[in-house]
Amino acid sequence: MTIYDISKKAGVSIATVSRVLNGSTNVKPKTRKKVMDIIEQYGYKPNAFARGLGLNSMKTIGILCADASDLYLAKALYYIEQNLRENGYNSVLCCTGYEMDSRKESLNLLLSQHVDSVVMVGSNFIMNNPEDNMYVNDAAASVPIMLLNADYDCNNVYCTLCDDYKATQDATEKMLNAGLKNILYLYNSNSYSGLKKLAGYQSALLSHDIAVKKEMLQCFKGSNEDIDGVKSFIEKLYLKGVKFDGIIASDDFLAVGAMNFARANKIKVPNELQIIGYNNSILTHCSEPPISSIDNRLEDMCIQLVKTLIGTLSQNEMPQKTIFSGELVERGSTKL
Amino acid sequence: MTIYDISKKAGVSIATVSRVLNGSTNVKPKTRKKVMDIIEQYGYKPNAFARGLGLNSMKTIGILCADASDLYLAKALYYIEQNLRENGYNSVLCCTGYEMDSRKESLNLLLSQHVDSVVMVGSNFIMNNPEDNMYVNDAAASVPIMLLNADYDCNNVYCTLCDDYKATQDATEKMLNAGLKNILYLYNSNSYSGLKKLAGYQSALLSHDIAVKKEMLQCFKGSNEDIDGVKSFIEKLYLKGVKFDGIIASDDFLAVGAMNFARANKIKVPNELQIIGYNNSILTHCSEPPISSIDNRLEDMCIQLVKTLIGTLSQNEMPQKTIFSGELVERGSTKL
DNA sequence: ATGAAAGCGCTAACAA
DNA sequence: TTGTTAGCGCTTTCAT
Repeated sequence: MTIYDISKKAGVSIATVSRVLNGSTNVKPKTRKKVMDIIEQYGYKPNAFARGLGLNSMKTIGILCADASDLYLAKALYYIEQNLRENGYNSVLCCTGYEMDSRKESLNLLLSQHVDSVVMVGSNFIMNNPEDNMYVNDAAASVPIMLLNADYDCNNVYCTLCDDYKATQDATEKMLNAGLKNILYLYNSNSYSGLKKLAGYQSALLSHDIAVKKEMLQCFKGSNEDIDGVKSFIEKLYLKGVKFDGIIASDDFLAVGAMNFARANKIKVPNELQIIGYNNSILTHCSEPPISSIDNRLEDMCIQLVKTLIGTLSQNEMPQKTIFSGELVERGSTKL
Repeated sequence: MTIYDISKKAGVSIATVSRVLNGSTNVKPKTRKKVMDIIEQYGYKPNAFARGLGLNSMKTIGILCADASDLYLAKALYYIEQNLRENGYNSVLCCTGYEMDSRKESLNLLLSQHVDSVVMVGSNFIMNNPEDNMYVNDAAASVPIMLLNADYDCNNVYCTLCDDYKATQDATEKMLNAGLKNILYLYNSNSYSGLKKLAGYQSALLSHDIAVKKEMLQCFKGSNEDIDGVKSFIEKLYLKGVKFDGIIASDDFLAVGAMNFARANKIKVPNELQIIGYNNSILTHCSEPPISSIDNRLEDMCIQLVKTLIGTLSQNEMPQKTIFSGELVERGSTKL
């Protein structure tokens, strides 16, 4: 069923059908109705390729994301896809994994599909080495690039992020003000936002004149599903004699591992050990007590990102950077 | 940059360029190299629309899924997208939510995009009322439909699923054999697989000559993030005097709620209460003891689904139904 | 208000 | 081995 079939059946030209389809005003109401009826009757749907060919846009946004099964990224994906669709855009998903080459390849794939824009979900798309980020510049030359949770200065690149630095700094400060002396910083990623969080932690310590001890910065290298691994990781530190009365984790799953460690070693939370996670995910509700966590307002960020994207595609001047502030949600794992 | 530009610069016809692009053998190596060089030099990428127009396929699969932020569905999405891309297909994601109308609308949207096939992820796309499923039949008239975790008889519809009936039956039997008398079945969905699980539970009871009591079948109506809600839900039953020494939950988050309930009420797990979840997700590792859970081999299912899909698209005759068997992963929440 | 026709970039059948 | 050309289904001028 094509526009030709419809035009024949309705006894008009294809141009008229096209006008009806695209809501042009220059159609006699009677003609419009006649065409509409035929369209409905045959359930005709215009061919998106042909339309795309002419307009050179298929109203499609490419979404790049390292791992759609990650709790946090999956949520982001969900919000973004919803918002895009409400604005009449489709989403092509591309999970890249965490390797550089795969990221570039996926990006090229999306660009060759003539997506109208690419959204990169997650801080891991921006590295520390400027050279490694040139692929973003290249892509931005052809379509607007939207970054969620990453900060990158480049023309045609728009960033929506949470001030992880400040959020972590605040949380650390609260722990210090509550009298904690040895706060362990537990992280698992050297991504941009990972480093920001770390910096926030360090800044809080320094402003309280506390030296940052190396043994208090611990990077867990395992997978983000391996809660048992996290537990043994902390246990090893503990047995080695590292003392800590507070833990700030860069992700909730690390915090859960910390909770499990505490329980296994009969360390009372929050009396002997206070724990703060990050992302405020469902994992915070699985332990007893429930885990305090930093909420970085993912949904708000996603909504804003799509707004900026739609604005940009409509040729409006949009802000290159939108920064939200995170917020500590206090639960039973802390006493601040 | 189009195929015409390339052909001019290379001094050949567009047909030759097209042949090089599509790896046709009928090109002199020298010519091929000449064309390739120009292509590389100018970074030319063929226009996917134009290609799609001609072939009426854009090598794109539509993925329908109620909620990409659901732990289980997100994982499925991840596996499927990966496998599809390895086979040269792109994935257009469409999160439908749990409402019927939205499902149909999303499906139509995908079909109008001329996707080569639609994958429906999750049992909630098939309802009990046959009329409600006609939209699947309609869609199957134009492209092959792949169902993950659902069973539906229709031409051009291919199902990949886990035998939830048997898995739940086995788990229930194990509990009965371990001497449990009052096993609560906790669920939250009347989807196809939800009902299968329920039936498996009932069958196990019956084969042990135990009547199925209505109060032992409890449906939690809240969101799948609301672990606290689950806890209070069970607590209410408990306070009402409902006695149970085992719980089979149709999803891990329900099992976590049950664990939290038990801890709050000083009920010892597994000595006084044994708990089994479903999906074997990361949530099983968050509690102490860790939660036994039924693993329905999601990754295997997804791999198989994509295999069947690719086979079907290549005009091979493929099985309409592939059934895996689930398996109980025993952890500390049971003593079987 | 409507129709005719050009063109979007590519593939594939047919010719040479 | 290579070139020519007719579509693919739609949008959009330009006539009428």
